[in-house]
Amino acid sequence: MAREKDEGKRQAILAAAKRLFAEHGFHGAGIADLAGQVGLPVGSIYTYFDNKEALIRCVIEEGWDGFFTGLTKVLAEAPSAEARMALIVHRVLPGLFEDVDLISILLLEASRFVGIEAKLESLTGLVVGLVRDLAAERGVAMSFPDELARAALTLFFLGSLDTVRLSRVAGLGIPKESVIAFIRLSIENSFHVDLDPRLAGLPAGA
Amino acid sequence: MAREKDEGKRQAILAAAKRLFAEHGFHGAGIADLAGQVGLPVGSIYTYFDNKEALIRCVIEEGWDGFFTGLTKVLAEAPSAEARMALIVHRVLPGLFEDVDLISILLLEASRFVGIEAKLESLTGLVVGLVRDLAAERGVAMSFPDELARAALTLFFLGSLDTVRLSRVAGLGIPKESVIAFIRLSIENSFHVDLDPRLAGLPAGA
Amino acid sequence: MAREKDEGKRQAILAAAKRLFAEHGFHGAGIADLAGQVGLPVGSIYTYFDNKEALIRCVIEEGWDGFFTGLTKVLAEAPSAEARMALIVHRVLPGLFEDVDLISILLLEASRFVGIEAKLESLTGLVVGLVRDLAAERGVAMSFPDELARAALTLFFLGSLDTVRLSRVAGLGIPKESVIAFIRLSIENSFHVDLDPRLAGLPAGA
Amino acid sequence: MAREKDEGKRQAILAAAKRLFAEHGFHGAGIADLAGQVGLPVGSIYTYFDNKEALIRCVIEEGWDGFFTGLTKVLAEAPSAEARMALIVHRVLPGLFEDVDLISILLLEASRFVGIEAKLESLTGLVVGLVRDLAAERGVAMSFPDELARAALTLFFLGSLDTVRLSRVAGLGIPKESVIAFIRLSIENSFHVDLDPRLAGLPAGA
DNA sequence: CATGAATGAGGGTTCATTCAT
DNA sequence: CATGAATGAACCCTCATTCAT
Repeated sequence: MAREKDEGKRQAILAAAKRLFAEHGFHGAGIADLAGQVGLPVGSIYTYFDNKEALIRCVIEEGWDGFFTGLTKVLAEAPSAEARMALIVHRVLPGLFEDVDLISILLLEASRFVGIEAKLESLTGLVVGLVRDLAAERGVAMSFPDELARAALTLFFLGSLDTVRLSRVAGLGIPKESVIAFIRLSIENSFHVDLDPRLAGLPAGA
Repeated sequence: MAREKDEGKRQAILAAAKRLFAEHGFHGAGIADLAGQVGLPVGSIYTYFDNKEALIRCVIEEGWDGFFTGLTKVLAEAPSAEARMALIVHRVLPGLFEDVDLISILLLEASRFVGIEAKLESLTGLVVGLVRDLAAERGVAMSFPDELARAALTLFFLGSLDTVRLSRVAGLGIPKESVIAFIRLSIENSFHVDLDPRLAGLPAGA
Repeated sequence: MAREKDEGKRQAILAAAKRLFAEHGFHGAGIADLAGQVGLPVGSIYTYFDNKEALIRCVIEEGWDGFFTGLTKVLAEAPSAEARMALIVHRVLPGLFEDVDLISILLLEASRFVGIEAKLESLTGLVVGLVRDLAAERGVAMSFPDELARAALTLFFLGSLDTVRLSRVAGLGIPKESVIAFIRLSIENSFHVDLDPRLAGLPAGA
Repeated sequence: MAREKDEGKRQAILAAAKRLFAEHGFHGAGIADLAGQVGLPVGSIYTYFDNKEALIRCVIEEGWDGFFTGLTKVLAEAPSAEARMALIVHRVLPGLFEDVDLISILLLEASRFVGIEAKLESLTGLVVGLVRDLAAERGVAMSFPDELARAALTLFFLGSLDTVRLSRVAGLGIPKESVIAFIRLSIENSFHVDLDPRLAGLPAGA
């Protein structure tokens, strides 16, 4: 047998590509640079990916899938809407906010290469459901029509991502924690709920 | 008169550049394309701008200035914080949301070419002041520390821009009006105020 | 037996190579494509052939040998010059004209990779001899000097091949049968002979 | 005004391209080589031609047009079919046979890049007409159907080109003069005519 | 000052061949 | 011996910028 396609190399390429695409954008990132960073000859990139576009598409898809499956897994394991929301606020979002490279690519490049709207729709669909569950659970009337709820969720999602992104890349002095805190507060006020970190299995002060 | 004609060309270049940068991004937009669209020889572009980067910087600066001076002008002419907020919701934001090219450039390119954080800070500074005025005017306690308020405003600003942008370029089915409506509602709920369009000098149903 | 199987692979490679070289030319045909078509790993190609050039050289040599030995065999079995000529016109040429892939390679690639002139010379030598035999047999004076005869034969050979080739690849509307008919007519007129198909062991109307 | 597109450069590029395409084939000839030979930077090639394919197409079209308009011009100026045929044999074909690069490209590359069959058809159409005129003029019956005449002419045309080409590139020892002589002889025998060089305005011994 | 051809480094991609497995 | 990933020079082409005209 010849050498087999090395999943490790594939992952290394994807990781380097994510960093470079995030930093320089799709056009600004070069295949030669990428290969150099992974310590591979240029041609090898094309052993693992058909072309530059396929590469960024893969970065986007795998990045999104990682986030989304993490989210659905988290949601499945929580007993109540309240706990699910707490997990989002204390686990899912902080995790996502850690990955500024992914955020940059999702915000700056994704819409040019994949159908980002389908992804956003499935996300807002999921969260709208959660919000309705939470409202029912807390006995709060959901006065919003769905359309407004989706606008609100999209605005919060994209806005928090962009805030986190610019905080790092542009030196905006807004810590991730403030963004999380504001989101938490908004939910707590809207649904008269206390999203205590302990609901997410974290120590009280998180 | 000669001066006049030159300024016209400069503006034509800027207008075309804005469109192209918005559509294709900085790297994707070519100087030759640009010159072609304006009906000018390539060399002439360099009579008005030192290079491509100076050109996009100018697009960004003038775009932002247009928005920001419009905003300050609007704020100056209103008698109360309530009216100022109404103007933002019913005039300033809708106007900005109309200009998706500008939005795209601000979100996708600005941070690479200009100090976007200073701009955002002066904007949030302005609006935080307005919010405090409004809270005082309405007798509402502003429990938020400034840091959280700035995070909140940045999130709302960037989130609404990104939502509007993706609604157009990615076919996300969220109308500008829903975004505006959600922002309005959020403010009204937070400050127990009614941002009637008539406060912004518009007919009631706007 | 093992040897048998190997020879089968070698032939399969040669067959696929002939098709590909004919269709795309030497540079346009890729080793990976070739391997794919034969269902062999790329490395195996190099087990049977040193490199791409050796491969096309082999295609050319075997193709030519197939034609040439077929020709000599046919000529050996005929009793008279007239019959030999009839066999060429009614069996050898039609057979060759069927193999447009071989024709394409001979015309388009052969001169770059093998000494095509030696092949053509041995062919024209053979046929010049046949022509002289035929002239003697028919009592016709061969006024041509050998040099002219060789030019004539080369022109007819290459011209008929190219006509047949272009008829297929460029949609030139000239059927093989017309080419054969013209060649037959030219010989019949020159040597006052009737190249009846039956002389070649074929039914009268062929 | 800036420098204007220099027709001299364009011609120099075409000339070098013709040489290179003839020698190495389309794929074997490189743009960098070409540019080097003309003494131009690579990019300048693309000032004059859209891409490599456009370049070879232009070589083919201009080469063919040069030959074909030369042919029609020559035909127009001759008083009789006999003289026209003499001009073809003594002027047009020798001129064409001089340009082995053009011949190589027409034979080896043309069918991949332009509709060579249309060109051949217009050529054979022209010559079939001439042949009929000559037959009428000489009182010779044209027993051939048109289809056979076209096959014959195509065979002669392509065959003579290929013979001349291989004489040079493969060292086949057949001088152009022999090819011409055979063509002349074929015509003279078929139409009982004497294609004396003086009919083409040349000295008797040509 | 206006013009657009000139420039050439750098872009993404291919592919014959090798050789670790 | 079989395999197919590895290799990297070479391919065609683009494009921001300059500068001769």
